[in-house]
Amino acid sequence: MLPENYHKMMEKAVIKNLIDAVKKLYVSDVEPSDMQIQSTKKDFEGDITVVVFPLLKYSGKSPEDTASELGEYILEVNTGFTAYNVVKGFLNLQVSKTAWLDEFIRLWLSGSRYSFSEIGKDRITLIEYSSPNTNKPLHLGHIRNNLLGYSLSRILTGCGYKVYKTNIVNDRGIHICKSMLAWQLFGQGKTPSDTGMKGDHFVGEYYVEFEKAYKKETEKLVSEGLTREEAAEQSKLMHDARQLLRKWESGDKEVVSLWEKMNSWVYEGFDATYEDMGVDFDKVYYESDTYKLGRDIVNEGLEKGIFHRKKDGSVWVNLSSDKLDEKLLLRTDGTAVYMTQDIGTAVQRYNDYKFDRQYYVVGNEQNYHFQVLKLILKKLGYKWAEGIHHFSYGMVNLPEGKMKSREGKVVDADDLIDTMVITAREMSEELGKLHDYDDKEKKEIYRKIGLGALKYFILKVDPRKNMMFNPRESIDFNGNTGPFVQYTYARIKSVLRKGEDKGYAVKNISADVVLNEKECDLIKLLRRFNTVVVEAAETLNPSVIANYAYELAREYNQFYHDYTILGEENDKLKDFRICLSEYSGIIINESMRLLGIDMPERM
RNA sequence: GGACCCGUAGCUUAAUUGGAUAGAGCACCUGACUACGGAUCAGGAGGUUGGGGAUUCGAGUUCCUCCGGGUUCGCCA
Repeated sequence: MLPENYHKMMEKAVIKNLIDAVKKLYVSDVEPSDMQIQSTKKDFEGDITVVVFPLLKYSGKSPEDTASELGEYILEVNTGFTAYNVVKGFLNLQVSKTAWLDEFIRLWLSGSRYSFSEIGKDRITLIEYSSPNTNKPLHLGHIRNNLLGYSLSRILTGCGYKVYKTNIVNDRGIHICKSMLAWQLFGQGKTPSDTGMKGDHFVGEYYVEFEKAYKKETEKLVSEGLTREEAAEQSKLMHDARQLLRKWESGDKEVVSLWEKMNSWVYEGFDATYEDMGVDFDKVYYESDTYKLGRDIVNEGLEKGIFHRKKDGSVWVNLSSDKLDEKLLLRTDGTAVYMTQDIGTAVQRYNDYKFDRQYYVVGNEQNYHFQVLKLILKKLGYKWAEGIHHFSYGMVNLPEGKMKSREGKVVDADDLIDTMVITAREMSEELGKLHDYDDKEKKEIYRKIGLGALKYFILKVDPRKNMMFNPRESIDFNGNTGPFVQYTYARIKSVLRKGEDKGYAVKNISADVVLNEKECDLIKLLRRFNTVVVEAAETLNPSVIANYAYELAREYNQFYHDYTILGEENDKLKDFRICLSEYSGIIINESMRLLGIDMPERM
């Protein structure tokens, strides 16, 4: 059973007091919307603040006078408050310090369970994220995608949702045929293990080979006097790639076997990257499995008159009644497009899971696509279409501009992870605090720090916004960073270890300890964890948890700096501070866990 | 051109969803270790929240307009 949140309790009491006060002092009934209670900002004295502006119409007096009269009344009837002050139109009420100690004891007794809310109890939720193409390795954009999807799944799980993580692998289409063709032409039968390359990088290399050869070919044609379009049309390479795609669609044994072989190389590479990143999936869908279902559904819709066929044989949906234009669903030759397979995948998923909600973690460049997808599913009569939602996140830009995969202007995921871990190692070796660890243990710690830095750097910004990824800043481990939070945690662990080593055992928290300002501030912050997690879940925003974790770590460091813990002579106070430290560690760890960041015990 | 999004210190960003004096980090300057971890802490400097107007007790946040940037509108995915 969860304990009552003391602060919520006090807020409720204040509301009740206000209703009575207005009735008694100004003889009127307060409308609920005029009641504005919030926690007091840090720069002001007090704990709970009443915004009195909306109440002026009842009092007919100045903000200051109204606030004072209300404060006077509340202090008289509610013994929970020890003082009040008025700043402009704000009435700040002050809770006694012993109340904060009581609050902490409540938190302490409930442990980290306190954090869990049940707002999503048993609601079946699918989260689709990652969604790679199989022609090239993962890059920085995928990293943001993966981290957001994974963190979201942890946050929602933490709030009681039944979450399934899914991935849709775009394993078929012209892009993989390009890699296949280039491998046939230039590969000389080599395999990733021959070259010592990761499979996804190996296949990606041939995709680049194709693009290079294709560019060379078309430029030659252009120099011979053709226009760009004509050159593209006459390209032998492109023609052969299309030929491969057609053969694949018709089930040509040789082509399908090559396709399977090259994709399997890619999957091996992807799996390694996912493992490095620390993300996973409950179920992986493949476009090659779902596009046919999509095609069948579109054909059904065509028979029912929901879609229409043009003279050239292509199939379209008319969305003009929704203020959008027409959208292609099947090509002239009857083959599927991107939208077709997404329809198939969505239906397949609903059949598999009967979800209440499904989130697609996909970049904001596809806002239009998902708007249309939802409309089409609704037109097809699927009631569950209301439950699908595009989790649209912003692009990752580099200091030199936008990432462009075709121009090779990308930050490779594996390279980036390696760089971060290496930086962590260098910094750690320089500080030299891990002498008594063996190499395996050290390696694990470097990994935690390097990835912690990367994950935090990306997750701390609002997902909806485009973000700037400056490599130089991302490897800074000071200030508002993942390693800062990890350091605070390691520091707490160190204190706790030291206490135990000395044979000191905390008995219990005494109720007659006198708290200082810092301790009260820390408790106030710890208490907020629950609402922060709920906010993150409701707004689908991991960054609020990242910012909270940072704020908490900073607050703890201040406390740690200003007061001694193990050196405290008053045993009751010492016990309290040890518990406060341990609990801070629990909440910091819990916050970072919701972001998918592992914490080192030492670093 | 139509639709949607963004603009906050030199840089990267936050702001309890309309509340108080717009918070932090990096970089810059100054100070704090014989202390439980200095990957830390304290202080300084840095802002007309792109411009203008409207709404009201109150606007970074809502509405209009202009300026600047982005995404998208493919028989690509």
